[in-house]
Amino acid sequence: MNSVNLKRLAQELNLSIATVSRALQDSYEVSSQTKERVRALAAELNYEPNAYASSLRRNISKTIGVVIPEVNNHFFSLAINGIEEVARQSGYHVLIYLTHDDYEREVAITQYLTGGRVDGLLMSVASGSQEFSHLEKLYASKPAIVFFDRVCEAIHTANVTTNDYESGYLATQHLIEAGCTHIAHLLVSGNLSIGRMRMQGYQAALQAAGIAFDETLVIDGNGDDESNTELLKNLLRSRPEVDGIFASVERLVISSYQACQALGRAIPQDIKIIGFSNLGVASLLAPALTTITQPAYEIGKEAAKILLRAIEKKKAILPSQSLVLKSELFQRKSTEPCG
Amino acid sequence: MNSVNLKRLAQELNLSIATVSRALQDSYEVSSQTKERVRALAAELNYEPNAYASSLRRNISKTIGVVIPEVNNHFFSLAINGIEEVARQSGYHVLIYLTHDDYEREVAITQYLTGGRVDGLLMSVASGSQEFSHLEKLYASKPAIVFFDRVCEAIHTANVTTNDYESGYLATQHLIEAGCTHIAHLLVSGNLSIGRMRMQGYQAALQAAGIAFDETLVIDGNGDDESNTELLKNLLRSRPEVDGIFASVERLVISSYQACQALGRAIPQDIKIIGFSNLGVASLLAPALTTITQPAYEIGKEAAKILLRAIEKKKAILPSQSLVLKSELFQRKSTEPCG
DNA sequence: CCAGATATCGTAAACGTTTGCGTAGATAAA
DNA sequence: TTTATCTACGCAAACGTTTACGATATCTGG
Repeated sequence: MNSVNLKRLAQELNLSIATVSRALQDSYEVSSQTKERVRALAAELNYEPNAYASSLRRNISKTIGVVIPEVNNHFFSLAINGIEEVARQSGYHVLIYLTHDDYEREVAITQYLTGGRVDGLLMSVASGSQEFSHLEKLYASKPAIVFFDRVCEAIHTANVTTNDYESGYLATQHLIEAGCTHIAHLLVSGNLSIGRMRMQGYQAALQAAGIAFDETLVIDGNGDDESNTELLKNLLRSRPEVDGIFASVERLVISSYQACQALGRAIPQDIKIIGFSNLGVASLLAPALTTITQPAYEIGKEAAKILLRAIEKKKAILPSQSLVLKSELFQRKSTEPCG
Repeated sequence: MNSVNLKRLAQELNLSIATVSRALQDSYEVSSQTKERVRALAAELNYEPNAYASSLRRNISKTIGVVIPEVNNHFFSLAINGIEEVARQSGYHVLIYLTHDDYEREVAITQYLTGGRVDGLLMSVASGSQEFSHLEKLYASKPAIVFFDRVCEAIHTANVTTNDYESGYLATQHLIEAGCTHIAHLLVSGNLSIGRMRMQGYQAALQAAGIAFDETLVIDGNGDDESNTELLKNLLRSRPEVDGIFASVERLVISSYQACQALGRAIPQDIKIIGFSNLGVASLLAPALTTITQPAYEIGKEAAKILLRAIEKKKAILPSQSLVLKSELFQRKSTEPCG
């Protein structure tokens, strides 16, 4: 209903719509005096081009989509921060979609996005997804896609990830060196590559230390926080020999703390805990939490950069553009050796 | 470039574009057999309508914008969660913009949004904004706006807020009852109504307890976390009599903890701390943090509901639709009376 | 059997922008 | 002078949908 459009400007200036349009694009085909007149009136009337008309005509939306499991999570919110930063600098808009780690929702969302609403897509796939035909369909419908963190290997594109195998290895090794011999591994994405990598690192570190792998110590922590905490309490009760926990996702670290608190297990005396986390307050926890921290902001930034470069150059994204950033281990109280 | 559009469907089915369009909208003007044929082919070819063409024609984008200071903050990320939930259920898309509490960015963003890109807007204004003409311009350009938390009183629309005066009063009273007599107030939005309300509650509680208001104990905590921590360390050093801190935003609570830790001040023995926060791990901090927790998820949900109702009914939003939700005080270790 | 209602479909305009093409006038080159 | 080049602008089509309006055929009641 904002009726200040090119036609309106053209009428008031006694020019054609084409000339007004070109003037606003600073085209060489229009004289500088006319440009000035057009710009002046446009500013006065507070003209803003209709994004939909422009997108329709040019087949370019200047919009990217971000599809992630959740936003109330330091990793993803930091990533969004990085994404938004890069997008804003390049004049792109950011649509956000949350899957809540639910396969059905992910399918519905990718279906929407087939309609050409976005020029490109940044995605971290839902842990509930076991099957990826919806992503292949989406990919076939053209938009550039870059996966970050939770990638989909079936799609031939670039991924931005972290050194997950190494991190899993280091985390486990860290617990072993601190004296742990029965280490539980909590994960959420066993069927995703990210989960498998961390798992393999965990297993390799156990093997290197001569500790037998016990798959009953691997807990799948989907579901909500309360049920996860219950799950952990059950584990700790039934397996009192567990003296270390390696949580591969922030939420599970919190649940671990709560389970220990509820059962009166002292950290780090009885149980040591390390986890993937971007919690800013890790050092303020009781006790301070040893974390493996992913460069979430940089991941978002780099993924967005790769995507936007491809969009602007209209070139396909190659797997060779993939990036692996390094996570960092911050040693704190929760894994301190005692006695 | 996804060339499966209405024309393509029409050609393959020997129908007109109009009929195909109507069939997909389940119009009564097309026979059920034709509808079936159309739907079948659409499904087979994975047809998805072009959102931009549709938006252009109908002057409806099925998109709302969310403009907030930051996303790496539990309050806002929970709010987004609520917003996205409501939007998704109604088939709306969500564009997200971050101001980083910067006035210039907010102006630039509102300028974009004048172009009719969104049907409506949910907004929490930047603390750096002292002047609101950009918002009035935006409002004049038509889209429905609902403010949440950090409202702009100059705009005649609905707001979703919390009982900030009462919360400020209760927080301060809580500290006083715990034995504090020199209470610092850290705030970030002194020129926004939300900041003023909390401030007034703080002052009223002081007065009720017969404590003189000392404006040098009111600290403006804009800027980054490190400089805030420095600011607080300086305060605690120069004013050793300070025995209570009321932080009106999550970030400042963290800085307070860090400042105390750095200076060796024991919480709650030397200083008691209470703060607005949606930190899920508040109870796991050392010591557990007493919080005033806003119903962030519900705020997002309610704000989105008001907005979408107005959009769908094409009715203006009235200030009378405003909502005030209640925050809750969770008493924990950081404000425990001692000795 | 005919007037009118009903069911089903097509034609074409419109949304606001971008852009290939054409053109009038001015200038420069021959 | 004529021809070519350049400048500055307008015309009109196109992007993919939606929708007002019309058209045709079938059906109904009298």
